[in-house]
Amino acid sequence: MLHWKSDIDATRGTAFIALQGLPAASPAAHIAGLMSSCREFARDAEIFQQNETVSNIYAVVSGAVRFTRLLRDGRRQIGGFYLPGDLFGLESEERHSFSAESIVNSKIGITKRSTFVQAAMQSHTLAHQVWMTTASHLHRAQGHMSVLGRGTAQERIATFLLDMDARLNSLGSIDLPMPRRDIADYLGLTIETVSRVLRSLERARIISIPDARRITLLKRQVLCEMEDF
Amino acid sequence: MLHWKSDIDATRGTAFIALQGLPAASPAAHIAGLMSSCREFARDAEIFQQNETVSNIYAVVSGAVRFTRLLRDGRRQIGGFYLPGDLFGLESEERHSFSAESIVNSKIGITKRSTFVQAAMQSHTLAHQVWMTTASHLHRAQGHMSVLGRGTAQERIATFLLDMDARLNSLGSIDLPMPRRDIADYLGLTIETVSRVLRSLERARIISIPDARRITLLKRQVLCEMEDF
DNA sequence: CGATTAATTGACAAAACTCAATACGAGTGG
DNA sequence: CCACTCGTATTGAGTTTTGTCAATTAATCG
Repeated sequence: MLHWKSDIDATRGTAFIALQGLPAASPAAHIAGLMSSCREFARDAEIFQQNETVSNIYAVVSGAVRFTRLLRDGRRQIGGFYLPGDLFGLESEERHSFSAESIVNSKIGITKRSTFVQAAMQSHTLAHQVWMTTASHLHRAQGHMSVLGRGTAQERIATFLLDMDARLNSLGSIDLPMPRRDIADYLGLTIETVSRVLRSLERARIISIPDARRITLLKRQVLCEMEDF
Repeated sequence: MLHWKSDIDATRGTAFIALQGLPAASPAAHIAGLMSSCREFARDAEIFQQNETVSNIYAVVSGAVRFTRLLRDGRRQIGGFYLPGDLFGLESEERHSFSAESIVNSKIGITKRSTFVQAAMQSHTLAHQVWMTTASHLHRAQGHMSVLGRGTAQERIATFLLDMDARLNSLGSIDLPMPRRDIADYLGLTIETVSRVLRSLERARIISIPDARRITLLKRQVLCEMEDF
């Protein structure tokens, strides 16, 4: 079993080759041919920063990325997580409004934005996929808005666990790449509340937490019923 | 002064003509030539419904639209408001995940999705604008996520007022098209909290509320400092 | 003008936050 | 292999904010 903390892999190569491992259905796979380079980012390394000029498009090959915004008083909101197969950094604005940071050691495919735009001018298919990618990010953001605006702590955690399970293909045994602090900042809660809700779900035998980073879904159905949409 | 409650206008015509009144800089203006028809929707009328098949693209000519999602237990989350010049309904999914409802009597330009997709295949400029529109919706959604996840009631209200003032070009004298219930469901608060925060801002002489639907910004600077990003 | 809906206000309850203490776990050096 | 340390997570006690419920006032519509 591959663990986040040990996923440093000496293998290198072009992003194209690296991206072959991506799920075939993901937009990233179609766009893979354009990825000109592949870099490794260490745990907590910055991929791009809030306010920085948008100049590249990225694809997660392995690892995990958090998309964060720092507020004036030091509070932090995480806009989302990017997992293997996900594209990110594809913004229409001149500057990034969020930072992207590698949560664990990650391999990230990179293409120049200009190359991308050029290619999209040539290919309707690619242009359509660019739009689809942005639209799916929008769809995800809208779903998250509902969770943040109208969910109790328990509903937020339930939604988060089900989402992670689905996206990591973990079949009920989730190996979380991120610490509690990230989960809290993503769900608009404190780490204490995250911890308490997880423990209460464990006591109710709905999940089990053999290790802080590993969560097993014992009664998925109950979690689904907690989701509010 | 035009009021939301009295903006019923007997004038009809093609959307193209109607859309001439839009701000020239808005994407809607560029896309205006495609709008094949223009319909009026009464207060609270449904433009499209959650789960309905996506079949049209819409542009607000006059009035205001709320973008809402109904949750299982009857709670409601408003994803955003569309104001004159805004495009909406441009989704990549097969079905709408939110409903769109006219808040006041509104004129809405409508184009078939298929017509739109065809035209975007012919024109890179149009395709680019479609992407830009979705990207700007994403940008707005991400901003709203920060507000919902990390803002106090006061910060949420301050952000809302400044946003509405800017988008309605009201220069500090905002004529809100929506009732408190909509503001509450947009900000993830209750109507009572919205009411209390507004009154406390009024008592602090930061705003004045001559009428529930009209809010004047007395000290914009103070509101800006309340925003968290 | 009366009926109906929308908004405000108050008293109280509940959910989540804060602060502080404790426990756990991975990595380090003896 | 065992302490030791440091960062992360958990747990507890008490506070704060916001939500709930109920009553009142204000606005809108016929």
